[in-house]
Amino acid sequence: MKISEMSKRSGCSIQAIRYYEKEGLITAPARTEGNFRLYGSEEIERLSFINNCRALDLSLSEIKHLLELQSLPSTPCETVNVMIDDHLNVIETRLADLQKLQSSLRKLRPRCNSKRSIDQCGILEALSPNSNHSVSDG
Amino acid sequence: MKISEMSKRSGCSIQAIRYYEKEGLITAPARTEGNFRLYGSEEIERLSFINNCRALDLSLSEIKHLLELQSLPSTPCETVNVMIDDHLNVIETRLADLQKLQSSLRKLRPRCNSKRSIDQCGILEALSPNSNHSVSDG
DNA sequence: TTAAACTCTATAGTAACTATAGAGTCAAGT
DNA sequence: ACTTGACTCTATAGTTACTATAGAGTTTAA
Ligand SMILES: [Zn+2]
Ligand SMILES: [Zn+2]
Ligand SMILES: [Zn+2]
Ligand SMILES: [Zn+2]
Repeated sequence: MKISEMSKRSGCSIQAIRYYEKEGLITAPARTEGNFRLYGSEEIERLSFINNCRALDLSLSEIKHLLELQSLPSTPCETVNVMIDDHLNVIETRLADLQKLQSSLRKLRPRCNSKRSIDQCGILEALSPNSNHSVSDG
Repeated sequence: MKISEMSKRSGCSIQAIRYYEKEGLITAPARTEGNFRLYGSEEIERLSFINNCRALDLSLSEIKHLLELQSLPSTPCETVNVMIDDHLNVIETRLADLQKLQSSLRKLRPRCNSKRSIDQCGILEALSPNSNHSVSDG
């Protein structure tokens, strides 16, 4: 199978597949005489695995680590579990930050209605320093 | 005042200030004989404004637009209000995506406890294709 | 006068790709 | 045999908003 079929079957874009190869997440496949990449059906699994991990926003370096672990089947898997815990923490921190942002924006928005001029815009006023309606205020 | 004091007063890093100048968000200031940037106290306002906008995660291009509008004081401000609405929508979309991620990760995590080997890791199994415990399931 | 602290420009790096250019390959139809 | 279209190749630039660094010059204080 050539790269475009592999792309469809694994869910990874063609460029992503080539990129993963360059980054060492998958090994370079055989080539046709014309230098086209040629994959066997085994490789679908690995690329699909990568794709699943990306869907959880695991970084390529984390995924690489997981792939390395998979080649050591009898190792204890605690590293994996810890990685997911850590990753979840990162996501939750990001989530908390975004929620603060959302809250700030929701407070900011009603400072202005649609019928003012720029120099009377309550939003711009709140964004300006020396304002007692600061963005970061409770 | 030289750049490091401006940095402290505005909350922008020195590199960020130079970057904003290069990107045209602030105009190039006067220079000393020795070629050091020299700012007056007026410029604090503009940089603080930029900093406040960045705290809301507005992009530099959005901020640039806001700064341009500020030089047209009698224009209607609806553009500003719409920008905040749009930006809030972007943030809320991102938030919803992150919440899905969080939920997936929270479901994934308890598939494995600490005492298994890699080839029996419930997390790795769920991340693998052909698994009936897929990451994207319910 | 020399050392510390500051500033300058220019450049590389960040993450994970996407998009593009320019060239070659392959299969089908005429 | 020839051409067309679809596919693939490599290499490179672009994305965002900076941070970090190198190597050089400036300023200030001891
Ligand atoms: Zn992570
Ligand atoms: Zn307004
Ligand atoms: Zn925005
Ligand atoms: Zn496990």
